[in-house]
Amino acid sequence: MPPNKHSPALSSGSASVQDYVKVIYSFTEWQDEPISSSQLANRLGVANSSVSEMVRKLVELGLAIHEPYSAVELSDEGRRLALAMVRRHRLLETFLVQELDYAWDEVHDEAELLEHTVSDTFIERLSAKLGYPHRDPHGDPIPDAHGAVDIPQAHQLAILDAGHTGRITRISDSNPALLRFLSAEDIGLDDHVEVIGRKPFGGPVAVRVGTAGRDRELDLGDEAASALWVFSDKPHAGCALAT
Amino acid sequence: MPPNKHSPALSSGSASVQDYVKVIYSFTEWQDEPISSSQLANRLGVANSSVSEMVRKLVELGLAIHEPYSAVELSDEGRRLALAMVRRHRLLETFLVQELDYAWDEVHDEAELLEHTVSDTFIERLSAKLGYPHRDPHGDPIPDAHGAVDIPQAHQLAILDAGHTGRITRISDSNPALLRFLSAEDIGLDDHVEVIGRKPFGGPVAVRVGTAGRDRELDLGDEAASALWVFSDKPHAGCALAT
DNA sequence: CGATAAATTTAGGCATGCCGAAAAAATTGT
DNA sequence: ACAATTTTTTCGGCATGCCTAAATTTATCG
Repeated sequence: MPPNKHSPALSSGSASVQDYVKVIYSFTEWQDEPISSSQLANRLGVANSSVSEMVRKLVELGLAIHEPYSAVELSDEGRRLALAMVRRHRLLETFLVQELDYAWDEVHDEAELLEHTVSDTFIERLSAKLGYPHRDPHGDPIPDAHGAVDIPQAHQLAILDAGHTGRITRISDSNPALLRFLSAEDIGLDDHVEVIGRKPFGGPVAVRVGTAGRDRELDLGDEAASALWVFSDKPHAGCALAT
Repeated sequence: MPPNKHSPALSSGSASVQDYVKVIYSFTEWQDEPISSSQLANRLGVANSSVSEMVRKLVELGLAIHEPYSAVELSDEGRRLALAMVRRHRLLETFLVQELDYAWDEVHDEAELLEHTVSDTFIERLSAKLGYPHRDPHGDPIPDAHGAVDIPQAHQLAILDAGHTGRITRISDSNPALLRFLSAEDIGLDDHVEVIGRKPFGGPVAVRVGTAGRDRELDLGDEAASALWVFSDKPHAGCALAT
């Protein structure tokens, strides 16, 4: 354990424990199914056997709930730890973009490392300096210091059909190349979007996007359409509503 | 190894390796004797046996030079790594004080952890943002990106005798309580100092210190007098000159 | 010089987290 | 329902870095 000021929630975690808990949490942030062992292993880049071991440990630590051979879920304390880590990650990303001029697609890896290292003091001073932001550069919500988050109601562009209009509220940061593409196309947070037309499901989506009056029409591939989440002006029956 | 952009010098080191190398380097920064095994163990807070093992590893890695039962020294590559770590540490301290309003005595531990985690990109952007500083908040010189440092010529107040005058150029950060005392007494970098009188060696030193016209007289204990380094207006024969 | 003391190294262990291979349980298809 | 496949767990091992205790080497002092 580093000789560092950590909140009660964080004191229970090595960097590995923190990573596991964060991935378990993140899996259910925009969807409800709990994560399976092998999905966890996949996202963490470790072997399945490593996950089995670590999950046992998480249960011992009271951070996770797990019946053998079934999915992994977080306990209340696990969720607290996860939210603290998510807060750290997103505040760090915001800092890197706003203060150190990092590009959109560069911040993730750096934040991933730093989130395990900085103290609570650091995080709270950073939050103050940044003006207590509620959203990171990708539009993901930043939990407050007590773990409260408001998950904006948003849908993936990929599941909306023609006629829908809305505002981009989130851009998944899982694919750096895609982030660079969107940046090059000058598509950003809070841009207006209108779905003009759709090819068969999984195919490209024709949209009109832009800030203020500067709209353009273009076709987005499935990957891009899945990464863009929009706050819909007229919600659509086919969309599961965020809890 | 973290999936991070690291300079060639840094790619050769786990956090432990980095710590060892930094301590070995730091020992000779203001004095010339190389460090012994047990001194290393002391400063790192580990057992002597751990040092023996790790030093063998440093030699294998080409970072250190060591004959059994004698002192430990750095190779050129070891020194490069050490200087990179010192640079990181001091830039981080400067950042914490200037941008996140950390107090003088709070920065050390935080920097100690972060220095192993941040990327080279982070450090260089930080350096730019801070205006390429050459000195950290304690007055310690910050090596440039290529490892060049200029060690200012300075002497511990404790070894100067009556009549000496100079400017405080460095304040050792090894004792947080002392830093708080100096801060409370409003003694800071670049203050003028005059040694008024001395009790027997090791005893208190009477000095006049202050910024601009605001001088005060006070007695400093040996600890304080050893932590303050002054650039002497009239160097004294009894002082070893910094190389 | 030689005995004792101090510093250093070696030897054997422990904890954390990872792995691959093999065993066990769950799921799937017909 | 039951055989084949997939998923998950167990088992033995490995690397890092630390520890204590026991050698071993070096230093010190009468």
